[in-house]
Amino acid sequence: MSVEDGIDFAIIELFFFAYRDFTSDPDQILADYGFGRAHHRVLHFVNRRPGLTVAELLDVLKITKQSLARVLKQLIDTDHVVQLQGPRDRRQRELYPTAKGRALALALARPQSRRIHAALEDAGAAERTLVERFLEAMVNPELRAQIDVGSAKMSGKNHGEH
Amino acid sequence: MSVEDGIDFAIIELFFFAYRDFTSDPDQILADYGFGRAHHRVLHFVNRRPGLTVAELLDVLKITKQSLARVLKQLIDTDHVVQLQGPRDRRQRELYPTAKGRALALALARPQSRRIHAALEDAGAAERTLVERFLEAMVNPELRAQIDVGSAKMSGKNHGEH
DNA sequence: GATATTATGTCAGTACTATTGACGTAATTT
DNA sequence: AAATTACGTCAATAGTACTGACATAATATC
Repeated sequence: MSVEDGIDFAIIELFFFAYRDFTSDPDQILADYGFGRAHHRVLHFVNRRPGLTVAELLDVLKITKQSLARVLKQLIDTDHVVQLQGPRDRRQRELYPTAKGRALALALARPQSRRIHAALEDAGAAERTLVERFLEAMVNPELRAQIDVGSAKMSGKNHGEH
Repeated sequence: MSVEDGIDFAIIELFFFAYRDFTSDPDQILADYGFGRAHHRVLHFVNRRPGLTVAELLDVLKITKQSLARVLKQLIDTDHVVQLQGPRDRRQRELYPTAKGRALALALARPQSRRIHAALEDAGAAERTLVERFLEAMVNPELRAQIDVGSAKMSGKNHGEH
């Protein structure tokens, strides 16, 4: 079972290797744009939750406003993301991907998706669900609310919170 | 299914959240030592594969010699890791954890292991195997050799390659 | 034995991602 | 009117990573 001292080193290590290679695919694409992983994360969530505010984005990414600033500015300057004044609260800036931003987000997600499909190749729907449950259970319980991802909550094209 | 444009955004995002929280536990402990995630990774692999050489470590971590230098030096200076001259090739430096290093490695792994166990709480052995297979399949095929982790190859306390 | 090559260490310079703290502005709430 | 909120920005710093260059000792090769 490879458990020494009651510690599950096997999955700890597998998780490290899996994530290392999972992020290596988009990293290569990002390099062509002069972007880094931070840009990817921001673009991903803006694409996935169009209209989310700066504060919401900070909460999801668990970084500070100052860390986000440079990255977001670059994405805006390169026309991947646009800011719109919040309709209810004009202090808020709602973030939306441009067509260019959506295209890049898609290009970055494609190799990752391919890798996932390959890993689940001869797995059935039940096994897929199991992997999803495992990953979700690895997230801090109080933060699972952030994952509306593919749950019943969200059936249309838009997310729930604006 | 939450698949837009044929892209599996659900698992992509879950993987991000899961890894973010998975690394957050040891991060807090590391802060007390003035260490970062890089120290954790080095200490983990030195602990797991005692006697591995600097070159092997660089290959596993996929970083450069210069990046490793500072981190490894700090771990040696703080008596968490020792270097021994290679017995066959005296140019090589074999890396071993000290008792102090093993204790820290264990302390860092404990919350991660707890998180994994909790996530697999009501899963049987078959489901556990499935998760392991999925994570392993996410790793680049040519790099799977690095994972001796818990496979049949390694049954004793030592690793295979020295 | 002279000459590669290898394993490691180190120096200098740079980049990216992140941090904390402080301050400013506009909009909303009390 | 005053406090709070949402956001932006400036300055300073840290951790992790990079490339390139050079040095040393040990091993391998011709």
